[in-house]
Amino acid sequence: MSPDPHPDPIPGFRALADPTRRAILHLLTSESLTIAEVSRNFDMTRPAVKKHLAILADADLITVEPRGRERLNTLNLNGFQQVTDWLSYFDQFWDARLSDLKASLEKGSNP
Amino acid sequence: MSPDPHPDPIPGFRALADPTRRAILHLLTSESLTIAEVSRNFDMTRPAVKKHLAILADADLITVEPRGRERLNTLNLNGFQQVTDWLSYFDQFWDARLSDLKASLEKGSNP
DNA sequence: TTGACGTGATACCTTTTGGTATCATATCAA
DNA sequence: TTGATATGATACCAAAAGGTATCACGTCAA
Repeated sequence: MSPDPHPDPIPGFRALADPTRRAILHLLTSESLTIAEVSRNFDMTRPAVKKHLAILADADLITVEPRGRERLNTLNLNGFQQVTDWLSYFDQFWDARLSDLKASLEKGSNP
Repeated sequence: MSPDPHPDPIPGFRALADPTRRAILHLLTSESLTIAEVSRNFDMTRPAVKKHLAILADADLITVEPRGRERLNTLNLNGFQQVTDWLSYFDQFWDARLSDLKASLEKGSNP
């Protein structure tokens, strides 16, 4: 019984792949919102929004805190760390590219 | 005939959502590779890898340059820009969180 | 206690995604 | 020229993703 032999080690990327979920994260920067409140901002049903929130929570991009009969969804920056860490590996190649550009300019050739 | 009324303005996120594609990008940091060469690094068929490369190219994460009968795939940092730009918006909230933590520590409460 | 409301949880549907198999085409080398 | 090789292009398939409809449950307020 092993239905998921190779889960993505960085679930944040899949969570960020959907424009709706990115919009939700933007929404939650100004304030924490309940599921119903988030839903009012989008042209889709509440269950659909709840699914998006579940994926964001799984990726540690938000936290969900029970609040009476409501559930308050709050931006969680922890999930961003893995994503930015993976991306930061490529920073060195940016530097390399700038060096190449600089060398090209000095050499007089057209980059 | 408008089959795609709302394309994702940041295709890079969807491209990065797949672990195989992220691995391909890592591969291409050391050197440019042909489709066949990239394929040898993964346990899947060449057409499958080619699809991944097409998605990466659409997202401007790689460039493809014909080279005789081969096609040389090269890392393209331009596609990373949109992604990191979107993510950078959240930097300010990271700072805010650090401020909150600092305030909590000074106040003596447990964060 | 009784409703109304916010949410949890299914079941179901359609489209997209990730993958294979297969064949056609172009190019390089002997 | 001939054959091997690198790729293009399709057709096809199973699973996942994104969405809806629906109903049950817990909680708040009158």
